Amino acid sequence: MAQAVKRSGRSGVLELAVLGLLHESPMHGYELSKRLNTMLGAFRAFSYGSLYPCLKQMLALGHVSADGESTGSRSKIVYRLTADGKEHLQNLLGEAGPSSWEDENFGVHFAFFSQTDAEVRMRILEGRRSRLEERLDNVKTSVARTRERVDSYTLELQRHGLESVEREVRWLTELIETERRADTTPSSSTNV
Amino acid sequence: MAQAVKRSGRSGVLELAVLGLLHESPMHGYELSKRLNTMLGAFRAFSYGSLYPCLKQMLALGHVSADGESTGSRSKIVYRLTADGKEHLQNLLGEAGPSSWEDENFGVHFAFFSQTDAEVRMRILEGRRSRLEERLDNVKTSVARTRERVDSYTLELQRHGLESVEREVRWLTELIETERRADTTPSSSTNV
DNA sequence: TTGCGATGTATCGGCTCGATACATCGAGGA
DNA sequence: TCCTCGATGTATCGAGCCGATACATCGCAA
Repeated sequence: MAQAVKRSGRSGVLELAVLGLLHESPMHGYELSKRLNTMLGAFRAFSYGSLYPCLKQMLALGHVSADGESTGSRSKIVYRLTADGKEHLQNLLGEAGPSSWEDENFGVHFAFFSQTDAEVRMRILEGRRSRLEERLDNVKTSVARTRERVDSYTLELQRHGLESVEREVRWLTELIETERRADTTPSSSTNV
Repeated sequence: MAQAVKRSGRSGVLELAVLGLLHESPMHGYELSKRLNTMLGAFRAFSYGSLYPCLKQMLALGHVSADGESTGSRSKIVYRLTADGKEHLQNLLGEAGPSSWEDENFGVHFAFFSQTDAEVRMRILEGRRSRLEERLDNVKTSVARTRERVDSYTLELQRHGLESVEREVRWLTELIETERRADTTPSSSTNV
């Protein structure tokens, strides 16, 4: 049902990331790449093998326009957000479904939270947290079922893994608390 | 140079993981999948879309053999390690190059540390740590360069990301210390 | 001046995921 | 008793993304 909107070319979160960055200012691919990977830091990295095809596709879709700006004889292609692209960005920013909770996607959505509605932020944060808690449960029960004869390295790996996830859950909980406080605070109704 | 040994079919760490598990006892795909994802816990998960093609390829290469064991009329395929597979496993366990330090691979190598030489363990742990410290440096400097106008969410994301990586570095350091102590300890030369 | 590292665009092979399909089995409820 | 539902079990396909690689220019330092 809902026939799942076949995505034709490359896309995913990269699309959101590029559109979100271009919303701030026009850029060429190389700078886009650096800004992206600085922004997401240790969370995730995109390679040129993803970025350039993505730009190409978005150009074809009319979400960005390309200005060839040649400094000297050096070829540079500056990408700029179009009106269509801006609209598409708004749609992507509004998405708060399960895909935005996945490991690979969550970081990107989070990175653009300042451009997102408080309601959407909350849904994504809580969705992410449930996702992690669910995973925690699964791993814990399956680990408990096979407690016998597991060597110390495997055990240590499981322990560290669980601790990492628990740590992220705590982080999310703090963020959610902060959001809630900011939401119900009497101060004002303006943006973050 | 060294002409890079073109890998024909699917492989990677999954191969190591499957071989390593089959070394303990014969199993069919479904159980392999569950054991794998329990073992690696929150670190990483493999899907059937990777597992079954991998088994197929390893069967073709003669690293495993398949016994069709039908309980009732239910189809089950029990995979068993062959002599060739055992040899290949030893090669894979001995690998301690950069690929074993990557995010996706490290967990699997670690999970089978009890079947690995102390020397190899040490190289992988230290390699992983350098890898993370290198990433830490990169992110820190590039973040420092663009300190101006970064919204609070991006900042928080970067902070959390750095903290996670630093935490893993500390974990690795403890493990390395433990290994070193076990190595130079006068008690015995037996396993961990 | 030579060479290296950063800037810049681009592609290709290959791995892996997520969704999906199909089939059987055991258990619990109507 | 039948029927549905969840676990077990094998398998494939489309699509996204990475890593390596290639090529070219620029500026700086030895």
